[in-house]
Amino acid sequence: MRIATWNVNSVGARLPRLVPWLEETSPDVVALQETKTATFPVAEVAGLGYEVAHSGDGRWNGVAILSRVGLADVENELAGHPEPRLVSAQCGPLHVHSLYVPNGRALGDPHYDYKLAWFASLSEQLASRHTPDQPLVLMGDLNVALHDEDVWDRSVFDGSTHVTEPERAAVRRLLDWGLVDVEARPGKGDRAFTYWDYRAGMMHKNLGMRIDYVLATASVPVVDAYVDREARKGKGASDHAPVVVDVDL
DNA sequence: ATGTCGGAATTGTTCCGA
Repeated sequence: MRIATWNVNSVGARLPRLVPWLEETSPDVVALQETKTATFPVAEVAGLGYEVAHSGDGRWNGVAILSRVGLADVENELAGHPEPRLVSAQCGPLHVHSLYVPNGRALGDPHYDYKLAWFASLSEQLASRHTPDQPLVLMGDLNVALHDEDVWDRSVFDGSTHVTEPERAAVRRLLDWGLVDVEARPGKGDRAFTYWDYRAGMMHKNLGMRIDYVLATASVPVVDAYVDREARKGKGASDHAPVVVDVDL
């Protein structure tokens, strides 16, 4: 079974890249983030055999799960947080969450506190509804670089979000509950970045960040994991690359 | 590093968010 996560930065704008990518990569389950629409283009992926669970209300945020191995028990609520940033479903043998964690914007910005509160609510809801002995994955854009090596130059991030101890502790709380950080094979150099800013030739210089994750319980046997850098290249690319994971379920 | 995107309203340019 092949699963993947991809922040597409608008599913409408990304359809000319998403559809061929689905055909070539052939994932069974895909978690998408930043769909940026209220109406997911269901018909365009239904032809490839995918059912869709989508939570989106307009120009910002929006998350989806595409599955061709079944889609049941869809939920999209996170207590106290109305923005569409979480959708979960049972996809065949695997329970799947697609997450788009708030960016945080800047230290001292109310959005940073909102980010930490959102993480806390996620941990609480996860623990209240699931147990770590079930096959379950959290996939998505966590907007946190868990280790200093997950950004191209840690010194650039002094005083910035994504690398602070509270943000990293929020991710470790998820891991401590019973999830493994499925680190992808490096695609270039020795680091598996998943995001490169559109500006300043960051992709070309490989100045990226690892902020998109697949977190899996121990009962999800991982066979392989890679970052699809090709999807980040060329005309009409998202600023994030997909993470693709093969599991033996 | 701040060189680009994407969406929408204040439209054929400006703004916000990332």
